[in-house]
Amino acid sequence: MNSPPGADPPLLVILGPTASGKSALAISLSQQFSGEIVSCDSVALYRGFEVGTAKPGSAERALVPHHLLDVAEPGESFTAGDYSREARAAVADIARRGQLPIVVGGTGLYLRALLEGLFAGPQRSEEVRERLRSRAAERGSPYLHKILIRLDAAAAAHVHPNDAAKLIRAIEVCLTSRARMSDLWQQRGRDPLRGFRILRIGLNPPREKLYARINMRAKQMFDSGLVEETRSLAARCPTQNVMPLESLGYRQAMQFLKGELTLEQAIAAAQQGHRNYAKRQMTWFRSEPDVVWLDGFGDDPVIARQAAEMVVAKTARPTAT
RNA sequence: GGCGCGGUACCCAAGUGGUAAGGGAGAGGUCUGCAAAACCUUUAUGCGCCGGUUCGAUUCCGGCCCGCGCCU
Repeated sequence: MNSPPGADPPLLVILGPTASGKSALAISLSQQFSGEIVSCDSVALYRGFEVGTAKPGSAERALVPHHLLDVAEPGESFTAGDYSREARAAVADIARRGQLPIVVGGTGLYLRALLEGLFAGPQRSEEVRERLRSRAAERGSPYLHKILIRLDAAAAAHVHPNDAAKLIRAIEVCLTSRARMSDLWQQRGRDPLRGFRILRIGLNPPREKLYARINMRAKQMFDSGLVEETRSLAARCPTQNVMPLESLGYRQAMQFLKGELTLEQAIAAAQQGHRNYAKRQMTWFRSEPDVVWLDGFGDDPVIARQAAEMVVAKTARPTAT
């Protein structure tokens, strides 16, 4: 039976670039509307990655319950699919208890995986990937593109010959499912999250101010022990290929530890990386549907009040006369 | 004051007597399970200034200005 849209519980999504004040806004709204926070951050979900991710500390977590933080070990692989499943479970659980789920999103793909769902294709196959990776190393990624054209010309048209990562995934899907990826896509599509009234609030501070804040914050991370944190994480997982150690800040701290960069250079590189990342996040989020954009920082009281008004408008249950 | 080297886009930088590589930044974009990743597009009628030689000069010549180094 079709329940009227008003019957669905609300789901609040706060999205925006790094350092735009998403967390602060989320906490403020959580307190006003008895919410619980579901983090949507591909690095903060790893245990031990604290200062480099600006992860909410014990004070924040005492104020408001947080989910999807510290759910994976650094050496573990955790994908968008894993995120989608766990985040959906968390959101459903929060709503079931009558609380307001608040998704705080910086990782565009993960947010899409949660809300729109992923392509229902096969999961990763490390064997296939390993083979393709070495093939790409020998003959260049355009060679993979030629393989994909043979397997699935329609899919190949969507991927640039230099984009090894996406070529590998497309070929992997074709090989492990023994079908054309484009056909599978046509048949199955995505599996969107249902049963919620979703309100998306986007934070879009002025670019110059955002960059200034990013510079300050990236520097502060180094001042607050990012290098030490990186050193101990690297020691704890001696195996190579620890994905999150490749991420912003940690990568540069590693380069400093290996003597490839001076501390000053590492800080400058981290700042640069965060600025570039913020820009990419904005281009991703611009195409996110139905976002109500607020042109400021989430910790600005004016912005916080506007956001709160929106939540009130959206979550007000239609009165049954 | 003399000698030497250098002055190319926001930054670094290659280069040629025939109409300005590359990298970074900035901006825009792609993204269907590695996404804080990966990939793509784009940016100098202009080469310190003024003259000269030449069909043609950023490139050769002269002068000037600026920077760096050395000498007196």
